[in-house]
Amino acid sequence: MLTNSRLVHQPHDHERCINAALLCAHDLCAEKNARMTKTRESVLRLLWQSYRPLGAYQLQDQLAEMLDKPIAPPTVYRAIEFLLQLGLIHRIHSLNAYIGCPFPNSEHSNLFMICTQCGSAAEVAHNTVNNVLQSTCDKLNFTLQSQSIELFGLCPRCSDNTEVSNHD
Amino acid sequence: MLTNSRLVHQPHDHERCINAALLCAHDLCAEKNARMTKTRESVLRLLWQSYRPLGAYQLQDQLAEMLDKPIAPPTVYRAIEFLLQLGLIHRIHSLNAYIGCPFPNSEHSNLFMICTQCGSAAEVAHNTVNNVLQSTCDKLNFTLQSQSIELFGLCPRCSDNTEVSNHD
DNA sequence: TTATTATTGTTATATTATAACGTATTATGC
DNA sequence: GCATAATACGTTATAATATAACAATAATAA
Repeated sequence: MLTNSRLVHQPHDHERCINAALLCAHDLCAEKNARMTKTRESVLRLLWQSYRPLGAYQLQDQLAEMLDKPIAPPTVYRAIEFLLQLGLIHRIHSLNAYIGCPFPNSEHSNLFMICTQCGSAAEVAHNTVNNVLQSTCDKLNFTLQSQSIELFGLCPRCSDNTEVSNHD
Repeated sequence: MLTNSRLVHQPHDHERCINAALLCAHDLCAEKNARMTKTRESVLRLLWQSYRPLGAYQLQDQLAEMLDKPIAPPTVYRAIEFLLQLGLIHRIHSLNAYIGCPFPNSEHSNLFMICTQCGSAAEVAHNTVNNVLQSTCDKLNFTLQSQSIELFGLCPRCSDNTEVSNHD
């Protein structure tokens, strides 16, 4: 099982995570002859800075502030599109929001645990889950291409202390 | 495993399915002291008539035609909200669309197999899948409340014959 | 350098969803 | 039955999310 659950839910030096993610993203771009522009890197950084998935218009606001100039929706959506295609971020359909992928290098399926209390989202790649889904598809003669799995509930922190409604 | 996969993907008398679903819906309403109005029943019928999930504005058009009067978005969304709450329909997040639930009586989790070719969506409730997900959540100390699982790929019919791009 | 391609800027608009408030309908108690 | 409350629907406006189309700019290749 591959997960960033512990990092998401426990205090740690998140700057290091962000920098590692950005380095990794640059490498991936170099490898694929894609351009990691300032806009794209900024969006990726913003998504990594937040434990919660961010919507396109939240990104627009934060990006405008970060780059100190007005940003229009298409700019944001183009960056999102680019990062999605490289597998550097994921879309959370149920939230219309986006989040940085903690393991963009590995082939994996998207499974997210989304906290209904604090809004955090942790990604999990679990072979057993994938195998069960694959075999279910096989049984029903369904040719699986991709998947979106979004689990809602209380994250470890919010499970332990339901009074705390928030953490950054 | 509970699924309507075979019904979705094989020819059959679908009018009977629809009528059964509407009867069942009326029973459920009676049981819960909820009102199955003309608008709500029409929306449920439209969702059952279609193998593909329908969006709110597709429903708006079809409902206006069915009831032969102009229908505004809030009317549609209210009916959708009502039917969702009773568990008579489900929302497919990745499509912003809705579909009738083939087994509204049973406690079950939503797992959908959505055909990227013909757009059909079949629902599957599989204990093994649910158990694996539950145990994964347990392992990570995540208190599971609900889930949205959407699998994309080729349905049995489209798997067999990729030339056929459509069926009703 | 110049041509070509990729990226971003800009404006407008499409699509999905909800807020707010008034009217009509249905259920309930008397 | 009638008054009342509760529920549902009609209507208008608007919020939130996403994209189309084309012009301007920047990066790369010839």
